[in-house]
Amino acid sequence: MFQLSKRVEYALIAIRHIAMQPNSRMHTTKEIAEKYQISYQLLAKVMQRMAKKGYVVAHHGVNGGYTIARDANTLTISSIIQAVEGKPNVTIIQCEAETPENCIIHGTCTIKNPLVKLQDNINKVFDQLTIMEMV
Amino acid sequence: MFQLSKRVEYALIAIRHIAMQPNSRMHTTKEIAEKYQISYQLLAKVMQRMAKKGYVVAHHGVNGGYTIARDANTLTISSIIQAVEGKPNVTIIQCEAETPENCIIHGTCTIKNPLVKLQDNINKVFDQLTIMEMV
DNA sequence: TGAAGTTGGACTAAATCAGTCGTATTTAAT
DNA sequence: ATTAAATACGACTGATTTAGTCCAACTTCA
Repeated sequence: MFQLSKRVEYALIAIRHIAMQPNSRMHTTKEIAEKYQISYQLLAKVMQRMAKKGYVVAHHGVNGGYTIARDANTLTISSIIQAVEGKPNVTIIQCEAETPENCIIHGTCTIKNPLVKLQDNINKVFDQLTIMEMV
Repeated sequence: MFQLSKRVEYALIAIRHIAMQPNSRMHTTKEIAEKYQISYQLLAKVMQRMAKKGYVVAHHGVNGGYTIARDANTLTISSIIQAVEGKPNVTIIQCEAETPENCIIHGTCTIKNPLVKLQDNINKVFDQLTIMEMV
């Protein structure tokens, strides 16, 4: 519970790796997967999602790979999670993740308000840590 | 991802319910389950775990039920999660939850240090919110 | 003795997650 | 043109986790 998924871990490892190297150097999925001994296929998907969000730029074909697309200062852990998980945010409570009506105890729920505050505080934590601070 | 389990939700609802009522009033699992329309069996297990941790006191037999055992000010969300999940804490990174050697990328992992800091900040958030603040 | 409680282990079904496979597409080098 | 190296992406499998159920015990009061 409350553990980062492998997808997010791999995304952080990869984007940190790319962000650390001198500008515009190209990095392939294969290179990163081998260096950190992680699943090539899974990392490939993760990279695709980050490319789709515009956090990295994909260069197809021979000598292709990925380069970083944005200032590492503007890339937060929040953004990465959102990109690879596809969900709007880190949502600790069901009724905020989906529509309130989907929550089985909607109507009798007495803990929503305090948990929304908790949620806000957690969001802050994830919004504050940038990739820049990880290199 | 990063959603509270139903166990934790039910625990919070129940302990808040108990904490709200005048002192020493007894509350049965059945009463709480019916009031909030949640699974009796699941709530029963959750209550057992909280009783084992000493957060509530179980009174067996007829006219039994649970009473609160501690000042609601000293009961944090952290404690509740720990009680019902059985894990030492909210651990976002695998290598902190288990032994580092269990992590497949232990040795090549470059994101551990920043994530440990993230972990600390999250812990603070969960340690700060008490049941008292929920009533 | 029976009813109303808690205790707790075993089990099932559904959902999520990690990882794999196969195929298509793009592009640079030859 | 062809080939090799790279990304893109949907479908699938197996393992794990989670929610919830079932059932049999134990405890206590009236």
